[in-house]
Amino acid sequence: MGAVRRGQRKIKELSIKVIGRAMYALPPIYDPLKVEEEVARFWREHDIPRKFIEHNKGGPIFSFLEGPPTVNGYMHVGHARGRVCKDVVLRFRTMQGFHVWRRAGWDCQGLPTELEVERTLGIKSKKDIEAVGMERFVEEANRLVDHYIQRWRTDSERLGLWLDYDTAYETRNERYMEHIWHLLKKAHDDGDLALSYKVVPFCPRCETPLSSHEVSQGYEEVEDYSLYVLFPIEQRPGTYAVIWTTTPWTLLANEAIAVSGEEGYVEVRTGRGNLIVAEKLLDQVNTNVGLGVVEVVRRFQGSELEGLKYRHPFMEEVEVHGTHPHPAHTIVSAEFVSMEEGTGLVHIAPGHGPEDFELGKRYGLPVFCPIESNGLFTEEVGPFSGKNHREAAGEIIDLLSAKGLLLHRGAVVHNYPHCWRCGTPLVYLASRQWFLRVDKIKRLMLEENGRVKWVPAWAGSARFREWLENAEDWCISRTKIWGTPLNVWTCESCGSRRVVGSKAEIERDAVEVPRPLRLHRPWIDAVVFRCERCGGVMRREPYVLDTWLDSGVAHFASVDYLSNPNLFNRLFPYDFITEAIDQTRGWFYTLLFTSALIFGRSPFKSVLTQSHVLDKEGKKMSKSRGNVIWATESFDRFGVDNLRVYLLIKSQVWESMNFDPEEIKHVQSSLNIFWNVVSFAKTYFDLDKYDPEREGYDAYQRYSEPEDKWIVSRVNSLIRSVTASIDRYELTDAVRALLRFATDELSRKYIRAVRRRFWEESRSSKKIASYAATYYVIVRYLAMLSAFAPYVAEYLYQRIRTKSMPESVCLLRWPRVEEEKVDQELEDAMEVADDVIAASLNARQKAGYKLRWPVSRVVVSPNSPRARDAILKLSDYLAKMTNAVKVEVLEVGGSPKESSAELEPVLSELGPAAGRRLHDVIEALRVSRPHEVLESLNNSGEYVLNLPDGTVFALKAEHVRVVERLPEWLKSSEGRFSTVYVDLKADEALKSMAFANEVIRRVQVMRKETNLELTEVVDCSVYISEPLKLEGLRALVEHIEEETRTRLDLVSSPPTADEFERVGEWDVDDTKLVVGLMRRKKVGIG
RNA sequence: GGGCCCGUAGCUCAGCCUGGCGGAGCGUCCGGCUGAUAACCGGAAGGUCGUGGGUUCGAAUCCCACCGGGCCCA
Repeated sequence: MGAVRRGQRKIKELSIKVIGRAMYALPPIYDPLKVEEEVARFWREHDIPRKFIEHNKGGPIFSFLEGPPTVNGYMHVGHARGRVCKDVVLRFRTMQGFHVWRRAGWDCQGLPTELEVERTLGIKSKKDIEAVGMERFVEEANRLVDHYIQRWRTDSERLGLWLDYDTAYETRNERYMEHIWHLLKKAHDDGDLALSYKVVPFCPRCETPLSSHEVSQGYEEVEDYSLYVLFPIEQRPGTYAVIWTTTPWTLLANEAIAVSGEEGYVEVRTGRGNLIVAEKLLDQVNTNVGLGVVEVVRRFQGSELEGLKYRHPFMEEVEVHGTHPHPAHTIVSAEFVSMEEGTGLVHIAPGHGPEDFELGKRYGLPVFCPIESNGLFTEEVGPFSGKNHREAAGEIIDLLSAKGLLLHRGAVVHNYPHCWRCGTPLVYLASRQWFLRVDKIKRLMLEENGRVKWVPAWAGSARFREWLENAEDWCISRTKIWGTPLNVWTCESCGSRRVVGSKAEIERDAVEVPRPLRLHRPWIDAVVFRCERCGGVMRREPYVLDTWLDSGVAHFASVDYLSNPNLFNRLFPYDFITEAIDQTRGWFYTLLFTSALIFGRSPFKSVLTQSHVLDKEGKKMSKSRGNVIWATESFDRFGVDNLRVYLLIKSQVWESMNFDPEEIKHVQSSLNIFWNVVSFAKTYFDLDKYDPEREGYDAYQRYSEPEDKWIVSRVNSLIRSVTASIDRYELTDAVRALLRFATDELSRKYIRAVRRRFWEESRSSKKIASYAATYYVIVRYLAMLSAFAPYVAEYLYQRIRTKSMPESVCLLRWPRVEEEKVDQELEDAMEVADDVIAASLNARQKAGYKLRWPVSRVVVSPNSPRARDAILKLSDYLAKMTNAVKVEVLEVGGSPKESSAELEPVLSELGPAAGRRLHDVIEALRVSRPHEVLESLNNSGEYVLNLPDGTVFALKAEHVRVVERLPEWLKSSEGRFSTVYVDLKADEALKSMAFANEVIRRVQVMRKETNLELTEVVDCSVYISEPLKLEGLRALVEHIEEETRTRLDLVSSPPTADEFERVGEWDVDDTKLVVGLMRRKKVGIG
């Protein structure tokens, strides 16, 4: 492999595209999926997640309480957003040195799982369950939960959420459930557990009551009946009370009509008889119903109506009404009667409405509830018995109509509660249920809430507080199977109760215990106690508990408080929780509720509330709409890091975000820019064998240029702001600042400024100083980035870390602000300099004068002393960046000596003042001496112009505008901090330099096309058709050689393809330029 | 009916707390730079700051009312 000499045969057009060796240190484009794969393997092989979780043991504790995902269904991007919020905060605290408590948890029980079990086993009713067997049912539930936990764990781990999964708490575990028993036993002892007859919302499909926080999740806008019904007044034949209802099935259970005692009512004559309605609502009713000719017969105060008896519309069909004693079927008064809608007379069914029930209690009305929990009518309602209450609506209406009692039938769109899981409209039924009383702890909860730090503040001070103020007793009983069983046993003989606190208590005291003993149904149902009072048989109340109680005790159950009170005391109250805003009614509330009951204080100190991820159009994601974006699908499509960053950067996490897959590529391109920075830096680090340990920033600081000091200052400022943002849980601000730094400051400004230094052939101290600054910045940046985009941060970290640094980026400490390196004055000065550079580029562009062509001088006129100081301080940097031999700085507001002031008439002002003399005035102004005029305007406020017609005109300041005139070769542009003038007069030396740069550029393009190693020195022949230009280059041969890494020959005839490996030919300003390249020796290619 | 959040360029969002020339990114168009090149720079076009009042020398910003969207409650 001898040296290849000029003139030898060309080796062939060759190999350009098949070069094997990568020219750069990293793949040319950031490919998130490849990065992820490699990093995931690295983490696995080196057991990084475990080391990460454990490496601060013994440090101060930061306790996080995981809100357990319901393990039913898979993770979608909305869940993912919440989990990224958790991860960022936990990585941040870990890197800050906290020993972070981060136990994972899974919410395993409840309706959703039961519904899926029913689907899987083909169960349609309670009878089917008996046929299948409850054992089988629970076994299937457990199997499903196992499956979902597995998927949730895998997906969460891939997402990068490193919780402690091996010790995860599961709400289905017996030890966990015992904590709920413990709580209820205490509540019972304190009188907070109550059995009560109440009207509660039922889901007839699920056959279970729902708690108010469940109900609140299921309001939907639907169309319902709008019925106006006539109730015949017994004392006045032909007169009817008119009520309005949307739920005809509740009419069967009607027991009274309520009016407002204070409001006015009227009796009006119509074609349908005399009707009684509220006076305020008469017009509305008239419009909706069309009463026809109306004449007011009488007026009453509402209280006058009280006591009137009416005939129940279904007296014949529902015989039991005949037995209901007074005051049933009379008019009563209630304060909740609305004058906004309806008729002002409200149909009261104490068995079907909470308000009706309370009113009924006050008046002693019967509580008649002829609908069962499955939604079917009982035998008490004759013709309707056994029918579904909603399906029977038509028959009920027809019957009313047949009796002449249906005044009007219409439709109304309103909000009606539905089952939050299966979507069935709820029905309110009176039944016996177990409650946790809220009255004693309400004030405490409000006080404690005042101590919690909410982000954003309004979530706590407005929303949550309002919810607490309206809190009602919590109905905790459910007539289901797959849940924590209610731990209350009742004596069949005397009704005594026993609330059992633990499994051990069963083993100790129960007289019948199934083997094996399991706390779930059906096993627990077989446990029997002997009544201590009467010796009777005590059986369990057959309820299970609201699943919200399961997750709601996580504060103490998840750490097994009953076994580990010391651990609990170290963690409680928890430093941090975060979930979506809907948990105001859910988990945030149930946690506070149970903690207030048992510990008398809030279980969390700070809460970050998130909002929901909607689809591109801002619509809620739902399976039925088919617009759900699953997490794993997004991982594969966009890459985890891109997804993580996107979920945080798009909008503040407490505001809802519209998820648009198209936008994720913006994240990708930002990260790609940072990737390029590291690739670029790493390439030159390697070429020069840069040693960050011996050649650190501090050691080389004395060689550093202003831009080096600036970027180091900037990254420290960035550390300060990102740290503060995460401290405040303002994650969006943090990640925005982070990406912005990489693209705008590090890449576009700093790398641009130092590129030429990196390319220098010699290993100068100045070059090493720029390496040192770059390295300093990248390491700190990667540490912060790892909290948001851990995979790519790890990938890049592995390529620049030294042996003595931690083995994973995740194990780095969160960077500390080095205050002594923050130079605010320099940061401000750089901003001024940027503005000067932009203005100079603008001025060049006006003249079509390329940046590549050097100019003799750039003249800057600062507009403030501060700007002037900044420009003076950075004038060398400015000269470099504007490609000027020198930068001249004028006094503040000064003009270059080549400029002259001219006065231009302002016609809009001058016209009205001068009238028909305008043309003469303009001419006189044109020939005046601007300086004289300006001086006079300054001194006396006017200047007298003599006009040809012998008159004079007093010119005022507002009549003219000062315009700067510049010679052709001086171009200007105005920036924010200064006006910049670029001197385009070029002498021969400058012209030669400009041409040399054109040559350099072409040679570089050819080097690249030839795929040369970056540092490989090659022979280069340059032919230029214009002898003068060729001569001009003679003095610059060394410069060109240095910039292009060539050994250069200026030749008098064009190089040919026969002689050179590569030949390029160009036209540069009408001059022909031909370049030939030839390697000096062969390298191993192809 | 009540509470809360949002409304700023074609799109996505800052700015609002603490009043002082209406911003950025993306997209479009024109031009340039470039051994980081799927990157980058300069310029242009693009606005009733949801509407209407009020306070103020001055309002996107503070106050009131309304309109539209969303969430929650009744």
